[in-house]
Amino acid sequence: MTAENEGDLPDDGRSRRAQARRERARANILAAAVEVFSTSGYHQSSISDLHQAAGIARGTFYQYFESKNAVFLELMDELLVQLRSSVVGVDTRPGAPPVALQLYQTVRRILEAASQNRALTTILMREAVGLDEEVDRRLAEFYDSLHAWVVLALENGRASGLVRDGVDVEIAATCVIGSLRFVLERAWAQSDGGDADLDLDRMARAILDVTAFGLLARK
Amino acid sequence: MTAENEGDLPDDGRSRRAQARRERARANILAAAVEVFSTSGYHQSSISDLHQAAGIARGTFYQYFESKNAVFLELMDELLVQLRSSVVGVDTRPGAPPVALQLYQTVRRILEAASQNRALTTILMREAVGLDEEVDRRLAEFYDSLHAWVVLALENGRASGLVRDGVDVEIAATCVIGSLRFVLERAWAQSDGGDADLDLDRMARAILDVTAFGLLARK
Amino acid sequence: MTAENEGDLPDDGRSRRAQARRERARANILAAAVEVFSTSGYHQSSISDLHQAAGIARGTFYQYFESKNAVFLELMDELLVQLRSSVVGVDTRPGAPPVALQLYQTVRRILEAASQNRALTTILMREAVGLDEEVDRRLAEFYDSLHAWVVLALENGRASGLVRDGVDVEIAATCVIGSLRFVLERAWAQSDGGDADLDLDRMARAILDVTAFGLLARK
Amino acid sequence: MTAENEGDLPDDGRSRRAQARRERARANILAAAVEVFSTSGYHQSSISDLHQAAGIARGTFYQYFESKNAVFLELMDELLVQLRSSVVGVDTRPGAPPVALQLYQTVRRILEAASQNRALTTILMREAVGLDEEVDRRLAEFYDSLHAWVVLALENGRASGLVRDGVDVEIAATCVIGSLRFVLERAWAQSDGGDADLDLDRMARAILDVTAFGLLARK
DNA sequence: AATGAATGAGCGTTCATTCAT
DNA sequence: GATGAATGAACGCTCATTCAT
Repeated sequence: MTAENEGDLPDDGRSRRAQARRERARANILAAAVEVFSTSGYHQSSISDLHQAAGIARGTFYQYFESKNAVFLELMDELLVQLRSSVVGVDTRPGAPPVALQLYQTVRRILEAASQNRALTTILMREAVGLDEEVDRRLAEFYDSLHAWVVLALENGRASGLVRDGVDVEIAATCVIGSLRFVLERAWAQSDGGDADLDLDRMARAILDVTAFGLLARK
Repeated sequence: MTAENEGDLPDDGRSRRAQARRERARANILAAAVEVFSTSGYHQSSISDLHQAAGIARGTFYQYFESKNAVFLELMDELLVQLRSSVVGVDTRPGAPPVALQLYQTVRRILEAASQNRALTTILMREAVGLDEEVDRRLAEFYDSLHAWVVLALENGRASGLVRDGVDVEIAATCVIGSLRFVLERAWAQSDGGDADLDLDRMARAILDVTAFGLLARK
Repeated sequence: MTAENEGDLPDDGRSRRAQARRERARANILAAAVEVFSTSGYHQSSISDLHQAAGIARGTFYQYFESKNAVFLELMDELLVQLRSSVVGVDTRPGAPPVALQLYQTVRRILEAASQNRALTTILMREAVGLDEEVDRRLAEFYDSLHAWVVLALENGRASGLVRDGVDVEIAATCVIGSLRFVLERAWAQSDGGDADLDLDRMARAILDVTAFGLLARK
Repeated sequence: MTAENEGDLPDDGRSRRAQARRERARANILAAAVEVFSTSGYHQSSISDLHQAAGIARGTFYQYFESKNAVFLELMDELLVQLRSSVVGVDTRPGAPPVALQLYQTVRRILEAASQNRALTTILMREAVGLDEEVDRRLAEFYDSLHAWVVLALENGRASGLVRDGVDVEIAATCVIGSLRFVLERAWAQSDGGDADLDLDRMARAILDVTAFGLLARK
């Protein structure tokens, strides 16, 4: 009854191309939105800013997203997926790399994922909260899952004797995440355009050093 | 200091009373604003909400503040002063309380000051960033001064042998503040109305424990 | 606590004047709206048309009415009140004017009330239906009350032997109202600017003549 | 008559099929439009609603109609043709059915034609006016021709002594049409799903009864 | 002939700000 | 000083219409 049934292969190709066009148009809007949000801030950006930045008409914007918020939600989801995928379990099997190295690599991967999406991550850390229930929910979910992962890692470490006794695991996990987050936030706030890789290495090492060994000297 | 001083003596008394009235009116608006901001969120609040909550006319609002932002700036300043005053130097003179206790008390004071201004602190942590250059500047200033204080404390500790060698002081200080901030944020996000004092004690202890001794077991 | 309590009589006068101003502003908008609606038709009129015709700013319009519909509702209510008040019961007490005269006067009053609000009545007859549930409800209410009044009059007439036997009172009442309405509608549609009073007299007489005596000759 | 006739013979068959397809497509849109208009009301219906209801693409709609109004105009024309065809002259030749019966049948046919197109007739009576000059013109034309027919019938009746003397024929004709119209309107407004045929019979009889014999008792 | 993505004028509405009273 | 009516820029959003495919 539809065109596909009457036509032949070319029709299929046509709709596939149409689909691809749609994807490109969406991606274009999303990319423009990152630019706009990170330049002017989420709250200062209007839908006019978005469609102009994307080089499309006002009405076209609404063919792809129903609101500024929907755009943000999608961007956020993309980022959260990337960040989440940076976090993998610690391999404790014999022959696996040393735990310290694995942890370094995980922290490093998170920092790198964030850095590669710096504009978006900045918005996420600075403006995402309180925008919208859905945004809040997903963000809380993300932090919760991150927190749960750290808690699990600490408990495993405790079981294997790696983590010391008497640690308040819940709060310790929060400290780790809060440290990571704030270190990144400050680094970017002051960013002097230095060697970013060196910075990431330094951050990762320092965060792990502090949280692993603490600040006090041993007698 | 103001125009009122240029009048003659009778005016002085009158202007002093006027000054006091002005202060009361401002305070009234500020108090109403905290209420409104914490109920509806900063971005969702309009000047209409503010003047209505304060029980004054729309135009009257503008006689005391030039914008919603100016109100927020003032509230923020009040809070930052309180938070800053919670932080005092460590007394290392002989006979002073143990350093660990002093640090606990400082952390505790910060948490208490924040808790006593929970509504405002929440807005500060969640919505304040990106509003306005002035807000951003003062907030950055606050974090910078806090950071500088911790750095100084760590360097002093290092000098007296209390803090271990090889710590990246800059980043360590950031971790301490980030931990504190995020612990508070999560605690409030999940707040189950439990015993707040116990919570503050637990938080303060745990944060200090983690940052002081680290997470790893000693051989 | 409010200004009225601190001030004296002038305050009262001030608020009374303010009240009067408000009333004048509303009336101004309503009058402009009648003009606009009757010129361009309800559906073709936008809020822009209304505020421009009233000579006020767009935002000012919203201080008095929440929508185009609200304006229309108010206009319609005014008109319906006038039309309703044209309809009074028949006085059957001894010494009262002849029933025929009373009926003539009632029909005449309705036609006059409609004529004096011709623009509005036209909109009411032509465009009011289906705009809005509230409008529909009130209009139906009006026709229902008019219908009920005619039914009652017919039943009374029946009881006193004035109205003949075997009349389907419900439908007869509908015919009377429908006749009146359509006569008016056509008269205005063709209005050639002739003597309006003569027209009203002719209409009233003819409607009553047809409905009273019917069209057929008696044997 | 159209471009298709300029092709060669094979084209003729092709164009005839094409013509038929076109007709079917138009009919499909018209049918869907009746549905949409009667469900949501004319003013609330958008071209989007129409093309979606017709199961065609947005652009396709414009290949058949240039606007929502054009669709309505066509629907209205169909209806007016049906209504007009319900009205036939009174056969006064010897041996013809009694005039009263003929009139009953005419009124009955009108009511039936309207009932069979209830959705459309409702829109015609309630929303058609003021949409568009063309619509208004044709509607006025229809009422004019109906009116002229009644006037003619009355004048014939007058000539044959059937209609009484002294009737204001113009207004009387308007009363008849207005009665018919308003009786239908109210019947549908209150329609309780009763026996529609009985209703039509009752309406036709009552309208004729009132207009023929009037409401007053004879001495 | 059919499609549906793109368009942008225009809508209703909000709200920070001004200013006469 | 307090008021709140007036303002109009700017917003989010809709939708009739066009046009490349």
